Amino acid sequence: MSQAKDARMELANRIFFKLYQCANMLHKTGSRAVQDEGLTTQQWAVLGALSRPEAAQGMGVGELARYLMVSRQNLSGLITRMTRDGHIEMSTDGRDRRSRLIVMTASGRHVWMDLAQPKIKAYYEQALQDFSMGDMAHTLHYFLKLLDNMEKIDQKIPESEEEGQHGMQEL
Amino acid sequence: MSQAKDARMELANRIFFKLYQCANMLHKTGSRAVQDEGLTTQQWAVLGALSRPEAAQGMGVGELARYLMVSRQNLSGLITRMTRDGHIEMSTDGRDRRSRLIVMTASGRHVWMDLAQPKIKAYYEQALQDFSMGDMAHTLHYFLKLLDNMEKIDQKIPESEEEGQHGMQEL
DNA sequence: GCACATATGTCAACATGTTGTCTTATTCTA
DNA sequence: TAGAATAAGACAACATGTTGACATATGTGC
Repeated sequence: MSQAKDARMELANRIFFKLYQCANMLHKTGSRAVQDEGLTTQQWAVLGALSRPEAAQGMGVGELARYLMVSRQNLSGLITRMTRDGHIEMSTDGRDRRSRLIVMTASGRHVWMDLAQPKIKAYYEQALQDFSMGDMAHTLHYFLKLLDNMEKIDQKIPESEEEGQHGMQEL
Repeated sequence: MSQAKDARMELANRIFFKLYQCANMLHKTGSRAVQDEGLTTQQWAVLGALSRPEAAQGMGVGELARYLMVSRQNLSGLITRMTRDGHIEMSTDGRDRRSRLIVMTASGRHVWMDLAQPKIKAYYEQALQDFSMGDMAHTLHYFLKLLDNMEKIDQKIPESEEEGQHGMQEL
């Protein structure tokens, strides 16, 4: 039993080390792939989120931060730089005037659709070379499962304070 | 055919977005798991690398940077902080006096083995909940494959300049 | 209307990550 | 032995990520 657990931990260790390396490589190679467009991997994630049909009306700051799984303060800097570069704009939500909606500008949409998209497509093709559709489906499945577990870990932490965690039923 | 490609791109998009989210969550929840020991996810990776039998004699700075897949300059900051905290030490390599070997201190080994290891084990158990050994083997396999492709992308970039890329045969 | 929750902004401190440039040793090689 | 390659250190500029704390406006419920 101890041996079985050891083997499990050994595998777990290798998985998480590879995840760490993948994260670094995604950051590095992803940003390089779109650097001619003045983008980074993170900004690409933002534009990807905003270009979804569901986000046609824009997304709130907190909403986008939760979607990307980054902190509001971190997203704030991203927004500043992307606004400076003319990719996005802030508009006020008519329904809830506390909320400010982040929307893509025409320029941002152009950069995203016409310039970045071909680069990203080429990047995906290289990064997923030799992956069959089945491989990709399995990979996605394991990522989803892993992410789900990590989200549970994330929410389990605040056992004492819970000032911002009332939205658990959103899941 | 165009539809097949679209489906492939759609899957690729979801995979990479999940990878991005996983990277953020690993950073956040991993660092939280070992924060009482004064460690972060990255420092945990460093100690993990140095605790391997292969690294019993220590690791060179460039060697460790390649192993972790981070830049030498980034690792430099990590080394400074971990030396400050007493986890690691620099020593000179007798064989190659250009190289400086990074080794764990007794204190670092204690923190790693006795304090951090139980936390990490618990973290792995939660993060890989409901993963069978087969699931884990598959997950690792896809990470390895993805990482391999991203390494190829990384090495393909310098088509004009090649001042530091002569080590391709190391693969 | 008052209290509370929500949505955002802002500032700070810190750790990680990138690239680029310049310097200093040391080793290897033609 | 001269010159090229290698290993590190040091700086700078920049983008990302975290947490904590505090301010402000708006919505909601009793």
